[in-house]
Amino acid sequence: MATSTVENYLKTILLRTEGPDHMVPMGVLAEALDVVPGTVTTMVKSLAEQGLLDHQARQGVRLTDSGRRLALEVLRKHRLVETFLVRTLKMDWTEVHEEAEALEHAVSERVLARIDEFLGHPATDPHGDPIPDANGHLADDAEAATLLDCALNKPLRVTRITDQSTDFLAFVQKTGLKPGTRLRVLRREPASGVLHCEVRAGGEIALGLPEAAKIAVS
Amino acid sequence: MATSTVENYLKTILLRTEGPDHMVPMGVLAEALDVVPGTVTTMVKSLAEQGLLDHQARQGVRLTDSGRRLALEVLRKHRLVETFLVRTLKMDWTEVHEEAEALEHAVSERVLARIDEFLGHPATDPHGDPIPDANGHLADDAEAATLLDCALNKPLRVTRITDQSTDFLAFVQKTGLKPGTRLRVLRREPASGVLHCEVRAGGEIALGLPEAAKIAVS
DNA sequence: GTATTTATTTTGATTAGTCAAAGTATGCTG
DNA sequence: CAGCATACTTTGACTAATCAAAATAAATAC
Repeated sequence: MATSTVENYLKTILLRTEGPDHMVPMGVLAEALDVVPGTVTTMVKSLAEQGLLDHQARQGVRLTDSGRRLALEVLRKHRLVETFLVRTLKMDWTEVHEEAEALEHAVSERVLARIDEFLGHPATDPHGDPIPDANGHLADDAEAATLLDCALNKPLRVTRITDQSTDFLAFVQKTGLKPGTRLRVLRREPASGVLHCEVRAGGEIALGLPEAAKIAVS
Repeated sequence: MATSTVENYLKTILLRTEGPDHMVPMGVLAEALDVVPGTVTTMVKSLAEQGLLDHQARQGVRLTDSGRRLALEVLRKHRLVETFLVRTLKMDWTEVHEEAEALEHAVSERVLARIDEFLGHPATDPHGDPIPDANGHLADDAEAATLLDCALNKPLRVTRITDQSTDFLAFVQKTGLKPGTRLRVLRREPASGVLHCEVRAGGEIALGLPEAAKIAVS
């Protein structure tokens, strides 16, 4: 079995990979994993020797097939556990990310299968993120529209929040922007960097453009 | 937070402590934790420096109050998780011990509180072992009777199986001796080392005396 | 009461993961 | 294209946890 450190490196690389041939830079990993860059270099070399990823010096890393398989397993555990914590144990969806961060490394395949079954094979977690299936197949993002690039004044529904930070989720929770909420974008003001939208059964909300990009809609 | 290694040492010491002033010998710990004796000596010294236990050279170890508190927290997590896996996820009670062994180190207080609530504050786990309460109070064993020292021919009920090994639990499962089962002891044969008992709604079972001592009854 | 066995401790080495700080490419800027 | 900033790698050192094997103490045998 891989250590939780290895699992975290692989999962992070998977989540930071931007396209089929994209290489994730070392700095991004160091930042995301909260270690110094030298540590990432050392670790990545050892993972490359184990055949879990390809490392091009001063370029970055890319998962191999076996690395990707492992990363998807970890991601599946993470997202199923999050869903379980919210749906079954009634925990607050804004705080389950940290819990799942620890549990994803301790949940066996056997337990995971029971959780999946118990939940009725859910397709997405409480943030709207897709859950990889048991064969490691992840539903395509298909670059869903976000508040940044959708049509104005069209009725929309929030499908996904792509930022797990407690602060952002607290804001989302307070303003009611969580997955499922219906809303429409009133106007964008690139000059001031602010976007205004109207939440159905709520008021008008202003948010920054980078923040708007973290809210996917359909 | 304590590492899982530390938690395992403390939990093991708690479970191997036989009385108020009993000191657990190093060899017992080495055996239980599956490490060489030298490792235990080293580790125990460091735990003693952290104030989690007292170590008398060539005598053994005893938990301090803070060590005991921590050990009870871990034991509480272990037993609540076992109960949860059996009651909620419908897992086989003979195989949840290993799963809980991993999960007990990853479950936060917050998650544990939800599990406890969800289960309705259970008093015992699926093996009949008492679950410490949230304040670290463990119901007294009170040296319950076992098949070895109970009255003959009296109708009894199995309350607890005090051996978590897969093999023994498989035997218990197969013969139906699990907690709750009604039975009576027919006879003991010290010479042959065999004990015979009759399971209500089952047949007659023969088992060795050391094995009989692992089945508590009331 | 010396000798032997058994339990424990010590010593020296190893592995995983990490940091600090120095060194080396890469690429941008003027 | 020279100079510099930035990103990355290397080096040496550290901690936690472990083992193998040698040293020591205690208990038991005879």
